[in-house]
Amino acid sequence: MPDNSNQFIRLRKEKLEKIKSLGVDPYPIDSNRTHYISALLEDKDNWIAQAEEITIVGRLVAMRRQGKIGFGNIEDISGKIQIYVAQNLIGEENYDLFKLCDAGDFIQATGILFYTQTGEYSLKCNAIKLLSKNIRPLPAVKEKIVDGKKVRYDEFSDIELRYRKRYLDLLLNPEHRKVFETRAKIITAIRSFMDSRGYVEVETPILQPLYGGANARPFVTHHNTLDMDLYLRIATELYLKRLIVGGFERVYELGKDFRNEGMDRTHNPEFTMIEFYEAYSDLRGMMDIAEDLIKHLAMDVIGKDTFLYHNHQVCLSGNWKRVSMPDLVSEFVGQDVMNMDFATLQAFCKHKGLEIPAGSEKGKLIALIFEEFVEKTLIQPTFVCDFPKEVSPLAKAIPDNPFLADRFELYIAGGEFANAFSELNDPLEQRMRLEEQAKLRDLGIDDANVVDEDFLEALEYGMPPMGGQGIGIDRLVMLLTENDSIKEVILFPQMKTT
RNA sequence: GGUCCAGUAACUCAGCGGUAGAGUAUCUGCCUUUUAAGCAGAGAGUCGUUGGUUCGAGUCCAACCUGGAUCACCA
Repeated sequence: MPDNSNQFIRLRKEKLEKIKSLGVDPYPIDSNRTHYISALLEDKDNWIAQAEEITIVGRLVAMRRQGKIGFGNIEDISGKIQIYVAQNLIGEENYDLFKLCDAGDFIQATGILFYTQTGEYSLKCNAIKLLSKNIRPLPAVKEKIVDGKKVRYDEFSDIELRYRKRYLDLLLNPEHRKVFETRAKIITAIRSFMDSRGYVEVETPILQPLYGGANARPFVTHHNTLDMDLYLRIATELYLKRLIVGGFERVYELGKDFRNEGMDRTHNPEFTMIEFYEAYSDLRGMMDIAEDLIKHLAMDVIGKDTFLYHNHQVCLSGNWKRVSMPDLVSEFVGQDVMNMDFATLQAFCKHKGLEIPAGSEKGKLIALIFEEFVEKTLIQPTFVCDFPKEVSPLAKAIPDNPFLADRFELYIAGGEFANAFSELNDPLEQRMRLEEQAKLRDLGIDDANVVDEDFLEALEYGMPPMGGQGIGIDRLVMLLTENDSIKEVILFPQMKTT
C-alpha cells in the first residue's frame, strides 16, 4: 500500500514548527483534568447553574472554525463534548494557537458549561492547552443524528486496515472498542467465578521442552544459551495435572496457547484458553461448571440469554441437552455403530468420502463421522458425551464400557466450546495410551501426543480422581458479543506482513 | 493449500478499451453560536505488483502480493 500522506505530514510538521516558534511546547509533560466528560453530560442544567470552572482533557476529534470563533469536539474515554473557543475570551495569542490545532490533537480545555444558540451543550473555553500535536491526519469520519439514529459518513470500514491499524479502528469505531471492553469484563467474570469456587489461578510454562495436552502441531523456538529447541505450549493440561499431584485441589490457568495450524474465522495461531482441574470431581461436575459459568456470563455480564451467532439463534437458558456420541452417530449412519465391525464402518466412511488416517480403529471412525456430519447440526447448547477412548488419550475409560471415555465436548451453533474429561490417573494405563499415540506419530500422524516421561513419573507418585476442562475464550467472546470472526475479538489478530 | 470476490487520492467510493473522477479530509481567502457548518478557490493518485494483448490498458489476459467469503486442517 503506497503511503501518499507525505504532503499531509509535511504540512502538519510546518504547523508544529509554528507552534514551537510561539514558545509553546507541543508535547508538554503536565496536564490537568478536573472532570471526566461523562460526568458533565449528566445533570446538564445543574452544571450550567453552578457555573463552576471545569477542565477537561482529550482528543480533538472535530474542528469547525469560523473567523474569530471556533467549535471543536473533545473526546475522552468516557464521552464527547463540544467546546466553544472565542478569540475575545481566550485572547489573541491563545486563539492563534487554537488556529494551529487539528483534529487528532490532544488538548486540555478550561471553561464553564453553557448552551449555544442552537441549544448544543458546550464548554465555553477561557483557556486551552495543547497536550500532544498530531502530525498524521486521522481518516475523516463524520456523524450525524438522523431520526435519533447515528449515521456515519466515510466510515473507517476496510477490514484489512481495521485489523492492521487497530488503534484507528478503536478510535473511529467506538462499537469495536466496546467489544474489547466486554471481552475484558467476561475474562474478569470468569476469574471471579473460578476464584469464588475455591480455584487457585496459576501460571505454567509457555516455553516447554515437550508439548502435550492436545492434538496439534506446535511452534518451535530456540533457546540460545541452553542451545535447545523449545515448543510454545499447545495446552496447559500436563502442567496443571502436575500441580494436582503436588497437592493443589483446584487450579486454573487462563492464557494463550499456540497451535501451528491454518487460520480462518474461528482460528488464530495464538488464542486464549482457560483450563481447570478439580480433584474429587468428575465429568458431571465439569458439565455443571460449564453450564453455570456460561449462563452466568450471558445473564450477568451481557444481560441476555439469546444470541445470534453464525446465523443461528442460540438460546442459553433451560437445561442443556446431554447426548451420547455413539447414539448421534448411529442415528446418522442408520444402525447402531457400537455393534458394527471396523470393516463395515470403514466402508461407510469411504462411501461418504471421508479420508481415513493411518492407524485408525473403530473409535476414530465414529469420531470422524461425528465431526464431519453431526457436529454442525448441534445448534442449541449440547453436551456430547461418550467419546471413543481411542481419540481421548488423557481421559478415563467408562467402567462398564471401556471402548468409551468419560469425556464430553460442549457444542453451540455447530462449534465446539468446551472439552472435558474425568481425567485418567492410572499411571500404567496413561503410559500405554501415550505409547499408542507414539505409534500413530510413527505412522505420520503429526498432531498425535508425544510421550512425556516427566509427566508419567508425576502420575506414578499418585494423582487423585478429578475432572478437568478447557474452554476457548475467544469463541466464547465471539458468541457473547455476536461476532462471527475471531479477528473481531482479538485486538491484534495474526496477519501476513506486507 | 483449492475455489470465488475485492484492491483507484488520507477516508468512502464511481469509472470497466480512447485526456484519471466525486464527496469528505487537506491548503488559501471570507466569516463571533457552528455541528456531515457555509461560500469561493487550490493542491493532492506509479489506478496492489510484474509481465502480456492492443495504435492506445484502472479497464482485457496471465502470474504474483494482500485481504474477505467458502472448502480443507484444527479449538
